Amino acid sequence: MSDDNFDLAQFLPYLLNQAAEASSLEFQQIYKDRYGMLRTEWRVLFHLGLYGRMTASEIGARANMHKTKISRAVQKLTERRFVTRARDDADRRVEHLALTAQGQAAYDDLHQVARRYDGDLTADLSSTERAALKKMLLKLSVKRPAGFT
Amino acid sequence: MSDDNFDLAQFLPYLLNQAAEASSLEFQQIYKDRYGMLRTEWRVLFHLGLYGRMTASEIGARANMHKTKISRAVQKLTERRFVTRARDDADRRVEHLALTAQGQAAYDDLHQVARRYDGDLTADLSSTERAALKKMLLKLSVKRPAGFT
DNA sequence: TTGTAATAGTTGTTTTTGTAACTAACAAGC
DNA sequence: GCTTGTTAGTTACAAAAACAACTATTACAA
Repeated sequence: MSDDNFDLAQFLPYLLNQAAEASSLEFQQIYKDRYGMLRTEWRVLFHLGLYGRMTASEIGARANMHKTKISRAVQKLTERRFVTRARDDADRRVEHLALTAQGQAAYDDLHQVARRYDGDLTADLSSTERAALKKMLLKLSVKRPAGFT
Repeated sequence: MSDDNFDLAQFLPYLLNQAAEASSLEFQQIYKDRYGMLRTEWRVLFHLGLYGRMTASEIGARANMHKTKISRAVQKLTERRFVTRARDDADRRVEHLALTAQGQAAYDDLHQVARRYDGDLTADLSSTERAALKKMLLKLSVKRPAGFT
C-alpha cells in the first residue's frame, strides 16, 4: 500500500492518458459514426484539410505517426474517395495527397464539430487557463531527449 | 487549407493524445525492459501496490479499464509470480488480487522510477502550475455526460 | 422453490497496431 | 557507368486491443 505521498492519479503520464482517452471518446464516436473513420484516418484528413496538399512523410513528421499507419489510413481514405494521390514528377517515390470534394466536405463538417467540441471541453476554464494548459501540453508533446535513467 | 483560426495543434483531444504518448514513451520502455510488462499489466501492478488487495472489478472501475484487459493482465502477472489470486469465501465469483513479494519488489522499484520520472517531466513548472495542470487533467478525465451533438 | 436477471470473470474472434522486411526510386562517390 | 547508401512508401507477419459471447455464481421476486 501507499507508503508515501505518491498517488497514481498524480502520475502525469497516467493522468494524461486518462484525460486523453476520456476527452477523445465522444469526438471519436462522431467521426466513426458519420464517416466510418479510424483515428489515424481522421488525423490524415485533418492534416490535409488544415495544411493542404501534403505527402505521407510530411504528415508523419507533423503528426508523429509511423509511416505504416499513414499508408493504411491513406489507402482507406482513397478507397472511400476522400483523398487523391498524385505522383511527383520530379521524384517519383513521392506522392502528393489532397482532399477530394467529398473529403473536403467531411473535413469541413468535422472541423466545425471539433471547434465546438474543443470549446465545450474547456468551457469552464478562463482563457488564461486554457492558453496555459495548451502551452504546457505542447511542451510535453515534444519528445524529450533520451537520458532518463 | 485553414480558413480560420482553428489549428490541429490547438485541439485539446489531439494535444492530450500527443502529450500522453510522448510522456509515456520512456517510462513504458522501462517497465517493458525490466519486467516485460505491458501497459495494462503495469497499471494493475500499480493499483495493487498503491491500494493493496483489490478485485479485478475494483481495479477496472478505478482505472477505467475493460474487464477483459484486466483479466488478461492478471493472468500474465500471476504466471510471472507477481500477483496471487484468492477466491472470496462469501461470494465465490469474486477474486481478491494481491502482490507477491516479487510483485511488491517490482512495484517498489517502478514506483521510485515513476516518482523521479514525474518530477523530471514537470521540472520546469512551478509548483502552482504543476498543481493546476494536474487538476485540469483530472477534471478532463471524468467522463463527460452524454449530450454533445 | 424456481425462474429471471445481474455480476465477476474468462474465452474466442475480429480489428487494429507494431515491427521488420521489402520494392522502387533517387543520390553520391568512385 | 556501377556500387553503396538513403528515402518514400508498401506489404507481411506477429502482438495487442476491442468486442461479443460465454460460464459460474449470486440476487431477488413470483
